[in-house]
Amino acid sequence: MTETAVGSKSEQAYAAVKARIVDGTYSPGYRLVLAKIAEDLGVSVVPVREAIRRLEAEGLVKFERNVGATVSGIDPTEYLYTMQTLSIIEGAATALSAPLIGPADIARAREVNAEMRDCLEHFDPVRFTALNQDFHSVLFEHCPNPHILDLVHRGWNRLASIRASTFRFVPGRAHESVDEHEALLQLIESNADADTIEQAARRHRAATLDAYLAQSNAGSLSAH
Amino acid sequence: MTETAVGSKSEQAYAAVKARIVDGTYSPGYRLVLAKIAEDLGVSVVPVREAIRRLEAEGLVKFERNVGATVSGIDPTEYLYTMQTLSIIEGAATALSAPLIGPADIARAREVNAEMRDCLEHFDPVRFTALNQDFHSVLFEHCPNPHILDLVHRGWNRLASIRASTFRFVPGRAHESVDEHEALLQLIESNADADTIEQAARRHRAATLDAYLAQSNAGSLSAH
DNA sequence: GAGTACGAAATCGTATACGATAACTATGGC
DNA sequence: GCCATAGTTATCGTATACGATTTCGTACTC
Repeated sequence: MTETAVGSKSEQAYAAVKARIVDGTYSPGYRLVLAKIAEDLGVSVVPVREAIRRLEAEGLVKFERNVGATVSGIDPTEYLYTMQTLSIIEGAATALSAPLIGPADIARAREVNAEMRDCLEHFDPVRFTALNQDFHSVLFEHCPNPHILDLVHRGWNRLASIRASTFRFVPGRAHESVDEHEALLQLIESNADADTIEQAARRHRAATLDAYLAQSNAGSLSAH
Repeated sequence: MTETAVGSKSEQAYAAVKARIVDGTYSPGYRLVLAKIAEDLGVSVVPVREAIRRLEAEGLVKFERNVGATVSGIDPTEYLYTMQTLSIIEGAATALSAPLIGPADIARAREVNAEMRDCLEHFDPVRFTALNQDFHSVLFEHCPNPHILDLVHRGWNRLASIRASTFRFVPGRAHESVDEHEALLQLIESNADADTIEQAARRHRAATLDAYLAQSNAGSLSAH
């Protein structure tokens, strides 16, 4: 998974800025000054500008004319939008992948899920989150539609960016989550029909959103 | 709907190239030469490059290092991917919009649908397609989640680009389509539950895809 | 005649430079 | 002391220039 080929400086800048947004180095609201980033990366501003505009099209960055770029997603509403969208996309991606998921994949997912349970016992939310991504990656990586897969990845990136700054771990929800993971695996193993799997996967994420809403009282999607 | 503000030259280039792709001036496979486009638009290559990279992130353009950009979507498989993705996004968008659609919207949609019937009698597939977009726009424009709405628009753009070059009108499917439109409106009017509306909207597009597949024998999504 | 090597042309990729715009700061009036 | 205004600074936006890479055409060899 290591990106050996550096590619053009434009792509280098794209990858670098994206990575910094996803890992939280640049938090939501962070002001992205072109000249500064260019200097940091040892390139000129042109490729950086290009990279930022690409990230804007992916939703990770907000761009304002003659003002500059900021990392998007600082607004709790954005989180709701992202989670809702991801719930839909993920549900579909999981359902489409299901027929292509083999016993080896299931075993790997169970392994990851077991590690997640360990994280709950030793209270390691950071690792838990990382493993959670691994778990779902196993489910998604066989998705036959690359467009949908791409949308899932974008959603995860936005989520990672938001979480890196406003992370809140809800232990109760986390326990539910690993149980739902196992239920999902059993549905897939038993060749359940696509709709059932889709609904289960969708509710899995929607429940996380609900837990967040219940905790933060951040408002609801319908009241806007 | 006229874009009065020209904005920066970068955005001008973005809008111009996008429009040309969507309306078919630049068909799928068309080679986008930066210098040529820059000259056409009376700007330098830098903003054009930026615009192209943004369009790439939206999926309208394919970019290859040191080679150049081409309009994407020439492959029938791409059409399948796009339709499948759109079916999912549209279904969700329609379901989310439904509670916010008022009698005036319904009336407007019925008006458009009536015109679509006229187009079938006088065999005007081009206008039929344009009205079809209008019809669905009425259903989508109230979608409370801007991310989802954005994905719908992107899907329609890609579709328009593909259709502009490989359009095939299937009269039988078109008749079904207007009937399904009316059925959709009735579901919305009767405050049907979200799942029902979502499934109906999704099947509406999926049926169009099936009709295409049946006619062209272009293969299936599962065989890849 | 087919394949290969070389050279020319086209095109991309990025640095630099400079004008344009917005944000900030300080000064003066009330 | 507060607001308005002018000047300054920081940053963006784009044109131009030039090096790097690919592609295409041509000549040469087998």
